[in-house]
Amino acid sequence: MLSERRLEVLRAIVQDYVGTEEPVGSKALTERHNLGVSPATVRNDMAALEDEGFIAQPHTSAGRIPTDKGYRLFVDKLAGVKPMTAPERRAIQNFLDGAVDLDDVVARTVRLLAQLTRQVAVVQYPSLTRSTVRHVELLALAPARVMLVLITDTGRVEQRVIDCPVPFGEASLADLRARLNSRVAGRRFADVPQLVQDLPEAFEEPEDRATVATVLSTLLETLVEETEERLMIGGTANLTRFGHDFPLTIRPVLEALEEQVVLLKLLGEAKDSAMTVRIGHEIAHEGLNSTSVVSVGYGSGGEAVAKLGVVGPTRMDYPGTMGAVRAVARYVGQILAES
Amino acid sequence: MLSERRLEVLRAIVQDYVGTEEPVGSKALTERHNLGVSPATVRNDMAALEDEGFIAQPHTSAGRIPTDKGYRLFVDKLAGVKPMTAPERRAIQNFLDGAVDLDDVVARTVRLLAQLTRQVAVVQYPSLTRSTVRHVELLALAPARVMLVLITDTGRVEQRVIDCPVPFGEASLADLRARLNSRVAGRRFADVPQLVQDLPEAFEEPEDRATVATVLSTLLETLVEETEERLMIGGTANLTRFGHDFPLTIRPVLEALEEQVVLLKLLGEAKDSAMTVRIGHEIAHEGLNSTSVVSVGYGSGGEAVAKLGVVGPTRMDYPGTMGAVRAVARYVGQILAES
DNA sequence: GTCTGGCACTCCAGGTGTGCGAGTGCCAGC
DNA sequence: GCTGGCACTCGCACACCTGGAGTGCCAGAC
Repeated sequence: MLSERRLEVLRAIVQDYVGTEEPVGSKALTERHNLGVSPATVRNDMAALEDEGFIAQPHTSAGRIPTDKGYRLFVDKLAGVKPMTAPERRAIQNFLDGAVDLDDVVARTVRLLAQLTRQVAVVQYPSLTRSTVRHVELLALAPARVMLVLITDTGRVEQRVIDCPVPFGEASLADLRARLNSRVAGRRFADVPQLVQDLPEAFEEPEDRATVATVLSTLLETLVEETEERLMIGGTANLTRFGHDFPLTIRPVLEALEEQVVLLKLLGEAKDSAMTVRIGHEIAHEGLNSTSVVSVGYGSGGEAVAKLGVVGPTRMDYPGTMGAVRAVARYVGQILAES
Repeated sequence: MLSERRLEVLRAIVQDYVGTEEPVGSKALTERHNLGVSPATVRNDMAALEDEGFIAQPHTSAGRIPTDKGYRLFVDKLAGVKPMTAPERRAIQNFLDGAVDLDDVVARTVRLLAQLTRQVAVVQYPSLTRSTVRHVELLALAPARVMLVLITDTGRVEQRVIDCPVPFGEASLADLRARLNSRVAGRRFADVPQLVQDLPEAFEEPEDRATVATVLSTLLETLVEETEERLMIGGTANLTRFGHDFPLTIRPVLEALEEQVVLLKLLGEAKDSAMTVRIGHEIAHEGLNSTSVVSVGYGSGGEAVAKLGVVGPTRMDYPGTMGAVRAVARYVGQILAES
């Protein structure tokens, strides 16, 4: 078990290292924080912390830097979430309030988050499976060509063009549209498949039945395809603040960011709407081994419809970052609820 | 006037420098290209080229590198566009053919272009102003709440929620929908404003007129707002291949890329659908002073609806890049025409 | 007039060497 | 259990040096 003071030393090391980006030594520590003990004592504590794996020294005669395990302890036990100041909160709200549609909300959120945290921001679009259907529209583009438009309660819109096996009358189309909407409007996307299962049987003409089946299968396909979520990324220029060693450091991170699948998986793993911090090697993907990811769910109601967060160096200001992420998520949720 | 051989020397310098990323000297030049003259002669030619400002030496005792002006001459007079090979063309087509909707087409195009050129790819979404209206849909979300959905011939969809001053009957809504579509379907977005100008007068009830006016003003607003085009960027990881000096080099480029406005302006300046190359300082934006931008318009018919291109170091393989950009634009055009 | 070989000069890149300073671990004493 | 002292380690920055690539210029050949 670590004594109270040793934890205090660890906290001081993390704070100093995050601030200066340089290994911190015993003397500098006692000068910047009044721990009430001498450097020699701190050295003993540091040796103990190193034995336990919370800190490490890059080379024999250098100061210490926190390990992933050290950051983990810091985040879990030693640091809180730093709340945003009132002016910051106002700025967030003002900035997000100007958004005109969903794309714009997401784009603004990314910019905002990148600016607040000075790191790379990631925002997932509201997922279809957790949203509810606002409306399904069918448009006749040509006698045997229909456009399917899906509109969600979060403002997301998906559309597909369908080639029908045989021409489909305007009346039948209107009929199908009405039936579809009465069944699925207001329901969750996840429930749609079973709700429309028996729709073709409601039509008498065999040709119509075939067409209806085609339309439905496209609808279901869309649901499945779009379950692969989309996301928007911004603030990559902040990566250049990392360290001065880069191309090596920055390269794999940029690559990982382009592989959106990796990020989506990462976001998906996190517990539903809870704030989650993944540190360094806790992240399975190799390119992100020297980064940390702070994420949280956001949504219009109590439930999360998607996640957002930031990617930064393990050496980041965790309390501040967590505060910004939480605040932004909260306001985005409000905006979505209003629209 | 530069003699034929001197131009040949410039071409050789550009090619070697692009290949090796190192200043090229007179001896190496004569060894790699059989110019039929000795290094001493080449030195004289190089001195002349330097006097004219086509090449420069980084330090006194180093080889020469092309200047922006040198690349310009190379692109305009000395190099053609390198056509894609048949397998490459097939790969492009296969890759793009799998796209399910407009977002997907754009996303795939970005990936493809980044991969082919190993540089940063930029694809502009088809612009609204140059597209034609496929359909306008109005949905009653609530008695006094209407959703407006705009669908273009390029597959792009825009939607807005409108709060009406007074409740609007389903019959009036259907009426408006029909009138709107009969006027604007198949027309260019740019022409919409004047086409709908007198629509409110077609309605008798004063309340309806007010509502119609509200809907129309939202419609026109959408057109204006969306004239600010959107674009998608990819392949930023390729920036790390630039040189080994970076953070300094890469930083401003990443920042410029996030400022989409800059890129949009740049793309907008280029002549309509023609292939355009901007080199180094020809680009007004400071962050992009050491990059070149190759862009071209693409579209479903003969006319360009938007642009796409790549951003890379001035030291890039121009013929190859231009070939890839042109080929991709061509196939994207085809895909859009089919959908 | 144009090209060529020779020559002296310049200057960067990379390797080596050294001194300084920060930091450590350990130990004896309070 | 804390402290001050001390010897030790080691990376970093700086200076220095040398090799090599490249240049400009000039006199001579074609």
